[in-house]
Amino acid sequence: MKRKHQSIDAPQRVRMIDVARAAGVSTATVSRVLSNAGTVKPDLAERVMEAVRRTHYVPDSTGRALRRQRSDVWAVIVSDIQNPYFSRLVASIEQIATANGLSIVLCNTGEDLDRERRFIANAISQRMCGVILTAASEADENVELLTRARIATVVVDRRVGSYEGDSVLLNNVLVGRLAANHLIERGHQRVLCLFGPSAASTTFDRYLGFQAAWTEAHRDRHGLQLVETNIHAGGARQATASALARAHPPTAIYAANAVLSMGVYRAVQESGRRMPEDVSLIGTDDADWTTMVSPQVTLISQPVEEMGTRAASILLERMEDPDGEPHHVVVSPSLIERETTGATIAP
Amino acid sequence: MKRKHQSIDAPQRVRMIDVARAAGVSTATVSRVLSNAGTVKPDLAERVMEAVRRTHYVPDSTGRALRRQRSDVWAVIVSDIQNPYFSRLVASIEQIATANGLSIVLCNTGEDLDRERRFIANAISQRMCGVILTAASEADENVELLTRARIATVVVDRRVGSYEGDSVLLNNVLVGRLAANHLIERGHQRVLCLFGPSAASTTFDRYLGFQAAWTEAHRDRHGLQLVETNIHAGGARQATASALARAHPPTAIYAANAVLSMGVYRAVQESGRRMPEDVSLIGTDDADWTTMVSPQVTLISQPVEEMGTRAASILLERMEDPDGEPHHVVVSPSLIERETTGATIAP
DNA sequence: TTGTAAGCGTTATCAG
DNA sequence: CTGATAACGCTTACAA
Repeated sequence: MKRKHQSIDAPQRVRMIDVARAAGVSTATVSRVLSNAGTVKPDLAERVMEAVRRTHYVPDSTGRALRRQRSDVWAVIVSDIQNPYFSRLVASIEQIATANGLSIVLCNTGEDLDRERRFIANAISQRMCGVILTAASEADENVELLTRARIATVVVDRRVGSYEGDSVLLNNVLVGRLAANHLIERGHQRVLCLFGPSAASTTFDRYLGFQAAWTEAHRDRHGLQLVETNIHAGGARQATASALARAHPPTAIYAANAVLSMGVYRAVQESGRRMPEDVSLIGTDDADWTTMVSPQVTLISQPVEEMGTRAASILLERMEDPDGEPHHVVVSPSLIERETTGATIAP
Repeated sequence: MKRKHQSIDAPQRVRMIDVARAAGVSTATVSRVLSNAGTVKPDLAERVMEAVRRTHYVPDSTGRALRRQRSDVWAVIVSDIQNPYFSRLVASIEQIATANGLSIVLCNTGEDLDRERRFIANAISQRMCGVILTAASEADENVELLTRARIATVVVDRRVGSYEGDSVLLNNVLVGRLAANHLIERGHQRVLCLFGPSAASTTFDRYLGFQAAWTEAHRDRHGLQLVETNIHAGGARQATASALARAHPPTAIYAANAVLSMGVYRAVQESGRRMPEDVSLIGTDDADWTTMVSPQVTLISQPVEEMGTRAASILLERMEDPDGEPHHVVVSPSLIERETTGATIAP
């Protein structure tokens, strides 16, 4: 019996030593062949490859990871995998990871800082070679852990406090500006703006951008009603309903995230108002429903796949060169004009 | 210098031996404390825990995985993470995995058998402790690999050839029956049925169920127009448009999967027909758009979260007891009646 | 160019 | 109940 502590019936796995024996070489040679060291004579290398095939050898990543002090795995930490934005992000990252022989472990924080911390501890414990993080808050203590552990990291979607490493962010100020300008151009004077919880940097920047554009256009700031609601569509629905019921209802509504957009659309439909004749709507983020409904939703769209792809590419680079200059990519949103906003309204 | 092959500036990680020294015990004792072996005297254990805290020790999973011959990771293999059905499935599995101290690596096959095989090889290579698989085809060669490697496996959503292990499936015959009976009860005689590629067991069973119910109700089989389209919504759109343009158009349409449902809905809207007055529609799978549109879509719904939860629980069990009786869970779909099907039509 | 052998950090056997 | 120690499978410095 060659190996101890092995139960009798468990089929023994083929190890590198078995391949080595089958090929009549040492494990060092097998290892060199498999990792393309290129320092092995062609005929020997071929003999090894032949033995690999004959024995159905599958390298054991756990041994490899221990020896190399890192495993070929990325952690992708997002706040809600069910949000289409994040599933598209994850899908685009996964594609690049897989193409480079890496696996990704999916971590769903649900915006919970404590879960985030545990996922990061886990990434460190498993000696993962990279992390892509959409942080649950601006607090930087969690991402600090990664920096200290010297794990290649790219922050995506949300800014993190004093973090200075690689990041791929959306120009969220521009998101707000695009929305504001579109409505301003069409003559709107009374606008309801709905934002999500302001903990996220995305929310705050959109708010900033909208307000800046409004002010620059010399619009009366009293015409702007800014509401911060919770992340559920219900809040937006209610806020919209009560705003529409007032004496001087808004002529346009801006919903600063995907969930809010659904709530607002529903509320407007329920109120019996027509879009865009009675009230205009600008939403945020592509989603199936925005083109299935009638009228289709005018919205601000993010280049999600691009963000995922850029983040993954940067992470690959960073793994090669841990101490290079950090990349700070900022991508731009775009306005997709459809049917919930229309012609210029009377002043 | 205690450790070789270590670059000068890389901060040394705290190992178990460091904790052991800090607590004045052996690594064996530290290990026992951390794995709750319970065979350590309380005061000693407390001393160890104190040392763990003081040194900020984080166990190294790679060493652990090598020694234990398995890592605390599940692979979840799905065909399309962007499909809400799968993101919900993954989310529910992830929840249970995380609660049990396990990570999940996400594998996106895009229905590609070769990618599936590579993901499975990777699961074996990484000595993952479990796999949840929504197979890309009925062919069983890939899942065979898992069985041979003695990795706990649960097959979800689609049947796999001769596989006899644990599975969590939807009663897809019932899916077809529910749809058919709903339409039959309302007096429909001419129905257009759209199915996806028949490679998937889900498609075929739905087809079987629909047809069985139709026959049992003694409906003329010529009233049934069965069309198999590709997975893209475009195909469904076209098939619907041409069917509606005929002399005797169908009075109802059944779309057997989520993508098809979108295509059909669009095509009906474009044709100017009203639902349900001119034509009824039964779709498949919950999705945001189905309740955002007007009229809202009557559809067959799957208990996705239940499927994920059951699969994960079974996998946990199987890890404990590799040779127990396989579980074969079959969950039932339900009809959600909304607005695209209506009152009985004249015969 | 190839082989030898020393670890990587952990767990589990065995002896005390 | 605790400690010493031998693996786990792989990579790589060093020797030949």
